[in-house]
Amino acid sequence: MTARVSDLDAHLGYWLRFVSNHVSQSFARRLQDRDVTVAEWVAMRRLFDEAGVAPSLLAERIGMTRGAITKLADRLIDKELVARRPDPQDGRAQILVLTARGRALVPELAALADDNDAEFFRSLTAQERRGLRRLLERLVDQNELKIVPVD
Amino acid sequence: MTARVSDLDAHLGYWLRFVSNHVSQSFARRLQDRDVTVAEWVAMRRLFDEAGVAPSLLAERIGMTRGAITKLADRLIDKELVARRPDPQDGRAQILVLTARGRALVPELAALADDNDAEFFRSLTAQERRGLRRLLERLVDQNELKIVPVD
DNA sequence: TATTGTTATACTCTATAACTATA
DNA sequence: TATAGTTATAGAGTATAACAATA
Repeated sequence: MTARVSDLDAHLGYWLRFVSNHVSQSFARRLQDRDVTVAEWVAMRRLFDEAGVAPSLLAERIGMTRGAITKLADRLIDKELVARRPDPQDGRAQILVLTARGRALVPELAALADDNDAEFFRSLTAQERRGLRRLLERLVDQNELKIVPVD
Repeated sequence: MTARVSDLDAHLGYWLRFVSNHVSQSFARRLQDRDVTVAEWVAMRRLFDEAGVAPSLLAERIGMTRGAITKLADRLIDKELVARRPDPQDGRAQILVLTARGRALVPELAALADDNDAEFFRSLTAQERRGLRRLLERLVDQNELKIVPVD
């Protein structure tokens, strides 16, 4: 009876993290030309669908804390991709909206996301890609993964 | 012809990142009780197999820059889990080794990694787990993913 | 009192590059 | 001159908590 100490690569979590980090880093490099980070892309894509989102709601949607959203929004405002407006109905509240420049940029960034995904997963068949997606979605469901910024 | 702007969840990279982040965060929480981060665990697990590794080699093995390894080693040394020794053969070189405490801790951390993986992927059948692993390994091979710290 | 958003602090990780000491 | 390692700086992300303004 030897005490077994499992290898790093014995865990699915290890492989998932390894592959995921490479996909994200590859995407981040593509976004770098447009001076946008992955987190900024996610926020912008959300604001593209739903114009005028409160920072606290955006935080909930993309799983960041409110403090983190403030910093992220500050950066996007510096780049003139997003604007902050007072909420007419609630004196405490703010509303985040894409600027014209920001809105025009989203389709370009979406194309970069498409390219990145297509290139990275090109070696899988359509069936394998569907299978992988279903598996990941099941893991999300069955582990009850929620986007919950602890705040 | 409408210009299609793909959704965030249209990409496999999105799901991979979402699931991977949850697995890693869950593991990080388990490690927190032992005051160890995921990156620290990876370094310690490497040093467990291969006693006396040069920082530059460790950097290569786990995909961090040399500067990052120095900082990580500093933290582990503060916690008395790792020691730094001069290389007798090369006056410039250093060697990193686990302390007795560090060595004793590795099997406990490995057990936490096992638990985390088992819990997270419990809803998959053994066959699905094998399939997922094979798919991830194929993506690593076919995208020629290497552990390369740009330095 | 509770909520909205900001601000501040601190820590991890990453990246880049300058620096030292040895080779 | 090249290499090993450290050090410094900066940016991004996370977490926590305090705070002002408003509800």
